[in-house]
Amino acid sequence: MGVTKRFIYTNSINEIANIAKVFAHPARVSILKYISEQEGCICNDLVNEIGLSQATISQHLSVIGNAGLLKGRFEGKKKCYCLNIERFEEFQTLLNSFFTNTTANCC
Amino acid sequence: MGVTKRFIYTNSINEIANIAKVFAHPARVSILKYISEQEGCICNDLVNEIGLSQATISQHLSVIGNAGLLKGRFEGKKKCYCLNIERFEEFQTLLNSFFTNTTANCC
DNA sequence: TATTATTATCGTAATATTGCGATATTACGA
DNA sequence: TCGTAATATCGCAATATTACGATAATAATA
Repeated sequence: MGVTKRFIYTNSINEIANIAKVFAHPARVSILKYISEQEGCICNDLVNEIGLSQATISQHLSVIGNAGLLKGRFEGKKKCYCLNIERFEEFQTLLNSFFTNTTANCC
Repeated sequence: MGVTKRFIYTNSINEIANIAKVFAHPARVSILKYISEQEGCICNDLVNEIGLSQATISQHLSVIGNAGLLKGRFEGKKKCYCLNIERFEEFQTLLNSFFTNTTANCC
Protein backbone atom coordinates (compact mmCIF):
# COMPACT_ATOMS: atom_id res chain seq x y z
CA MET A 1 0.00 0.00 0.00
CA GLY A 2 2.71 2.50 -0.92
CA VAL A 3 0.67 4.14 -3.67
CA THR A 4 -1.15 7.39 -2.97
CA LYS A 5 -4.91 7.23 -3.57
CA ARG A 6 -4.98 10.25 -5.83
CA PHE A 7 -8.45 9.37 -7.11
CA ILE A 8 -10.13 10.27 -3.84
CA TYR A 9 -9.10 13.94 -3.98
CA THR A 10 -10.30 16.80 -6.12
CA ASN A 11 -8.18 18.05 -9.00
CA SER A 12 -7.30 21.25 -7.18
CA ILE A 13 -6.13 19.36 -4.11
CA ASN A 14 -3.99 17.07 -6.25
CA GLU A 15 -2.64 20.08 -8.09
CA ILE A 16 -1.39 21.76 -4.92
CA ALA A 17 0.23 18.52 -3.82
CA ASN A 18 1.86 18.00 -7.22
CA ILE A 19 3.28 21.50 -7.19
CA ALA A 20 4.58 21.15 -3.65
CA LYS A 21 6.16 17.86 -4.53
CA VAL A 22 8.45 19.46 -7.07
CA PHE A 23 9.96 21.58 -4.31
CA ALA A 24 9.96 18.84 -1.68
CA HIS A 25 13.53 17.83 -2.35
CA PRO A 26 16.41 20.19 -1.55
CA ALA A 27 18.29 19.24 -4.70
CA ARG A 28 15.46 20.55 -6.82
CA VAL A 29 15.16 23.74 -4.77
CA SER A 30 18.89 24.24 -5.10
CA ILE A 31 18.86 23.56 -8.83
CA LEU A 32 16.07 26.07 -9.41
CA LYS A 33 17.82 28.68 -7.34
CA TYR A 34 21.11 28.19 -9.13
CA ILE A 35 19.57 28.26 -12.59
CA SER A 36 17.78 31.49 -11.70
CA GLU A 37 21.11 33.13 -10.93
CA GLN A 38 22.69 32.28 -14.28
CA GLU A 39 21.99 33.41 -17.77
CA GLY A 40 21.64 29.75 -18.53
CA CYS A 41 23.32 26.68 -17.19
CA ILE A 42 24.12 23.12 -18.11
CA CYS A 43 23.77 19.85 -16.26
CA ASN A 44 27.49 19.64 -15.51
CA ASP A 45 27.51 23.11 -13.94
CA LEU A 46 24.90 21.80 -11.54
CA VAL A 47 26.88 18.64 -10.86
CA ASN A 48 29.84 20.81 -9.86
CA GLU A 49 27.75 23.30 -7.92
CA ILE A 50 25.52 20.92 -6.00
CA GLY A 51 27.76 17.93 -5.64
CA LEU A 52 25.47 15.10 -6.64
CA SER A 53 26.28 12.76 -9.51
CA GLN A 54 25.46 13.68 -13.10
CA ALA A 55 22.87 10.90 -13.26
CA THR A 56 21.11 12.22 -10.15
CA ILE A 57 21.14 15.82 -11.33
CA SER A 58 19.71 14.70 -14.66
CA GLN A 59 16.96 12.84 -12.81
CA HIS A 60 16.05 15.87 -10.73
CA LEU A 61 16.13 18.05 -13.86
CA SER A 62 13.68 15.63 -15.39
CA VAL A 63 11.24 16.06 -12.50
CA ILE A 64 11.53 19.85 -12.74
CA GLY A 65 11.24 19.74 -16.53
CA ASN A 66 8.16 17.52 -16.42
CA ALA A 67 6.54 20.09 -14.13
CA GLY A 68 7.05 22.64 -16.89
CA LEU A 69 9.46 24.84 -14.98
CA LEU A 70 12.35 24.63 -17.43
CA LYS A 71 13.17 25.77 -20.87
CA GLY A 72 16.14 24.04 -22.44
CA ARG A 73 17.92 24.10 -25.77
CA PHE A 74 21.04 22.36 -27.05
CA GLU A 75 24.11 24.35 -27.82
CA GLY A 76 26.06 21.62 -29.53
CA LYS A 77 26.30 18.80 -27.06
CA LYS A 78 25.43 20.96 -24.08
CA LYS A 79 21.86 21.39 -22.99
CA CYS A 80 21.41 24.87 -21.67
CA TYR A 81 18.59 25.36 -19.14
CA CYS A 82 16.81 28.42 -17.95
CA LEU A 83 13.62 28.91 -15.94
CA ASN A 84 10.15 29.07 -17.38
CA ILE A 85 9.10 32.17 -15.43
CA GLU A 86 5.49 32.07 -16.48
CA ARG A 87 5.04 28.58 -15.10
CA PHE A 88 6.91 29.56 -11.95
CA GLU A 89 4.55 32.44 -11.41
CA GLU A 90 1.58 30.17 -12.07
CA PHE A 91 2.77 27.89 -9.28
CA GLN A 92 3.29 30.82 -6.96
CA THR A 93 -0.21 32.10 -7.63
CA LEU A 94 -1.81 28.71 -7.03
CA LEU A 95 0.08 28.12 -3.80
CA ASN A 96 -0.68 31.62 -2.60
CA SER A 97 -4.37 31.14 -3.29
CA PHE A 98 -4.33 27.94 -1.31
CA PHE A 99 -2.54 29.56 1.63
CA THR A 100 -4.65 32.68 1.56
CA ASN A 101 -7.96 30.80 1.29
CA THR A 102 -6.94 28.43 4.02
CA THR A 103 -6.00 31.14 6.49
CA ALA A 104 -8.96 33.34 5.57
CA ASN A 105 -11.39 30.53 6.36
CA CYS A 106 -10.25 30.45 9.94
CA CYS A 107 -11.94 32.43 12.61
CA MET B 1 21.02 5.12 -1.48
CA GLY B 2 17.45 6.15 -0.74
CA VAL B 3 18.36 8.75 1.85
CA THR B 4 18.46 12.40 0.86
CA LYS B 5 21.86 14.06 1.42
CA ARG B 6 20.48 16.92 3.42
CA PHE B 7 23.90 17.87 4.72
CA ILE B 8 25.05 19.20 1.36
CA TYR B 9 22.45 21.96 1.22
CA THR B 10 22.11 25.23 3.09
CA ASN B 11 19.60 25.59 5.91
CA SER B 12 17.38 27.83 3.86
CA ILE B 13 17.25 25.36 0.96
CA ASN B 14 16.41 22.52 3.34
CA GLU B 15 13.78 24.70 4.97
CA ILE B 16 11.95 25.34 1.71
CA ALA B 17 12.04 21.65 0.88
CA ASN B 18 10.78 20.70 4.35
CA ILE B 19 7.89 23.12 4.07
CA ALA B 20 6.96 21.93 0.60
CA LYS B 21 7.10 18.36 1.78
CA VAL B 22 4.25 18.92 4.23
CA PHE B 23 1.99 19.87 1.33
CA ALA B 24 3.34 17.26 -1.07
CA HIS B 25 0.63 14.74 -0.25
CA PRO B 26 -2.99 15.41 -1.19
CA ALA B 27 -4.29 13.94 2.06
CA ARG B 28 -2.46 16.60 4.01
CA VAL B 29 -3.62 19.37 1.70
CA SER B 30 -7.15 18.10 2.06
CA ILE B 31 -6.89 17.81 5.84
CA LEU B 32 -5.61 21.37 6.17
CA LYS B 33 -8.33 22.69 3.92
CA TYR B 34 -11.06 20.88 5.81
CA ILE B 35 -9.80 21.92 9.21
CA SER B 36 -9.71 25.54 8.04
CA GLU B 37 -13.39 25.37 7.21
CA GLN B 38 -14.47 24.16 10.64
CA GLU B 39 -14.43 25.77 14.01
CA GLY B 40 -12.45 22.76 15.06
CA CYS B 41 -12.47 19.17 14.02
CA ILE B 42 -11.53 15.73 15.24
CA CYS B 43 -9.65 12.86 13.64
CA ASN B 44 -12.84 10.91 12.99
CA ASP B 45 -14.44 13.82 11.14
CA LEU B 46 -11.47 13.67 8.80
CA VAL B 47 -11.73 9.91 8.44
CA ASN B 48 -15.34 10.37 7.30
CA GLU B 49 -14.59 13.39 5.13
CA ILE B 50 -11.47 12.16 3.36
CA GLY B 51 -12.08 8.45 3.31
CA LEU B 52 -8.75 7.11 4.50
CA SER B 53 -8.44 4.92 7.55
CA GLN B 54 -8.21 6.39 11.03
CA ALA B 55 -4.62 5.16 11.35
CA THR B 56 -3.63 6.89 8.11
CA ILE B 57 -5.35 10.13 8.99
CA SER B 58 -3.64 10.10 12.36
CA GLN B 59 -0.31 9.58 10.62
CA HIS B 60 -0.88 12.50 8.30
CA LEU B 61 -2.02 14.65 11.23
CA SER B 62 1.25 13.77 12.91
CA VAL B 63 3.26 15.06 9.93
CA ILE B 64 1.23 18.28 9.89
CA GLY B 65 1.47 18.63 13.66
CA ASN B 66 5.23 18.10 13.68
CA ALA B 67 5.50 20.95 11.16
CA GLY B 68 3.80 23.17 13.73
CA LEU B 69 0.69 23.83 11.67
CA LEU B 70 -1.81 22.49 14.21
CA LYS B 71 -3.15 23.39 17.57
CA GLY B 72 -4.99 20.59 19.31
CA ARG B 73 -6.64 20.09 22.65
CA PHE B 74 -8.61 17.22 24.13
CA GLU B 75 -12.27 17.60 24.80
CA GLY B 76 -12.77 14.41 26.73
CA LYS B 77 -11.65 11.61 24.50
CA LYS B 78 -11.83 13.73 21.36
CA LYS B 79 -8.84 15.67 20.18
CA CYS B 80 -10.02 18.83 18.57
CA TYR B 81 -7.70 20.36 15.98
CA CYS B 82 -7.53 23.79 14.50
CA LEU B 83 -4.90 25.55 12.40
CA ASN B 84 -1.95 27.41 13.74
CA ILE B 85 -2.42 30.48 11.55
CA GLU B 86 0.81 32.16 12.52
CA ARG B 87 2.85 29.18 11.43
CA PHE B 88 0.81 28.91 8.24
CA GLU B 89 1.58 32.51 7.41
CA GLU B 90 5.26 31.95 8.19
CA PHE B 91 5.30 29.16 5.62
CA GLN B 92 3.53 31.32 3.09
CA THR B 93 6.03 34.10 3.58
CA LEU B 94 9.03 31.82 3.23
CA LEU B 95 7.69 30.16 0.10
CA ASN B 96 6.76 33.51 -1.40
CA SER B 97 10.24 34.85 -0.73
CA PHE B 98 11.73 31.86 -2.45
CA PHE B 99 9.46 32.20 -5.48
CA THR B 100 9.86 35.95 -5.70
CA ASN B 101 13.64 35.84 -5.34
CA THR B 102 13.92 33.06 -7.87
CA THR B 103 11.86 34.82 -10.52
CA ALA B 104 13.45 38.21 -9.83
CA ASN B 105 16.90 36.80 -10.45
CA CYS B 106 16.02 35.90 -13.97
CA CYS B 107 16.65 38.18 -16.88
C1' DT C 1 39.37 8.65 -37.35
C1' DA C 2 40.04 8.54 -32.53
C1' DT C 3 39.28 10.76 -28.36
C1' DT C 4 36.84 13.48 -25.22
C1' DA C 5 32.81 15.70 -23.44
C1' DT C 6 27.82 15.89 -22.53
C1' DT C 7 23.59 13.97 -21.23
C1' DA C 8 19.47 10.95 -20.83
C1' DT C 9 18.36 6.48 -19.49
C1' DC C 10 18.71 1.96 -17.41
C1' DG C 11 19.39 -0.98 -13.58
C1' DT C 12 20.18 -1.46 -8.84
C1' DA C 13 20.25 -1.05 -3.81
C1' DA C 14 18.85 1.51 0.06
C1' DT C 15 15.67 4.25 2.23
C1' DA C 16 11.34 6.87 2.68
C1' DT C 17 6.51 7.06 2.21
C1' DT C 18 1.79 5.35 1.94
C1' DG C 19 -2.14 2.83 3.58
C1' DC C 20 -4.14 -0.11 6.84
C1' DG C 21 -5.16 -3.75 10.44
C1' DA C 22 -4.35 -4.55 15.17
C1' DT C 23 -3.88 -2.88 19.60
C1' DA C 24 -3.37 -0.42 24.02
C1' DT C 25 -4.89 3.45 26.52
C1' DT C 26 -8.12 6.77 27.88
C1' DA C 27 -12.69 8.92 28.20
C1' DC C 28 -17.55 8.59 28.43
C1' DG C 29 -22.26 6.86 28.89
C1' DA C 30 -25.62 3.33 30.20
C1' DT D 1 -18.90 -2.08 35.80
C1' DC D 2 -19.17 -2.92 31.11
C1' DG D 3 -19.39 -1.57 26.49
C1' DT D 4 -18.37 1.81 23.21
C1' DA D 5 -15.84 5.54 21.20
C1' DA D 6 -11.59 8.05 20.12
C1' DT D 7 -6.84 8.10 19.03
C1' DA D 8 -1.76 7.34 18.76
C1' DT D 9 1.34 3.85 17.74
C1' DC D 10 3.21 -0.42 16.04
C1' DG D 11 4.10 -3.65 12.48
C1' DC D 12 3.76 -4.84 7.89
C1' DA D 13 3.53 -4.93 2.82
C1' DA D 14 3.64 -2.34 -1.27
C1' DT D 15 5.22 1.39 -3.72
C1' DA D 16 7.81 5.69 -4.49
C1' DT D 17 11.97 8.14 -4.15
C1' DT D 18 16.93 8.85 -3.82
C1' DA D 19 21.63 8.32 -5.27
C1' DC D 20 24.83 6.44 -8.36
C1' DG D 21 27.53 3.41 -11.73
C1' DA D 22 27.30 1.99 -16.37
C1' DT D 23 26.14 2.90 -20.91
C1' DA D 24 24.58 4.51 -25.47
C1' DA D 25 24.04 8.31 -28.47
C1' DT D 26 25.51 12.64 -30.01
C1' DA D 27 28.56 16.62 -30.63
C1' DA D 28 33.06 18.67 -30.86
C1' DT D 29 37.96 18.64 -31.41
C1' DA D 30 42.64 17.07 -32.43
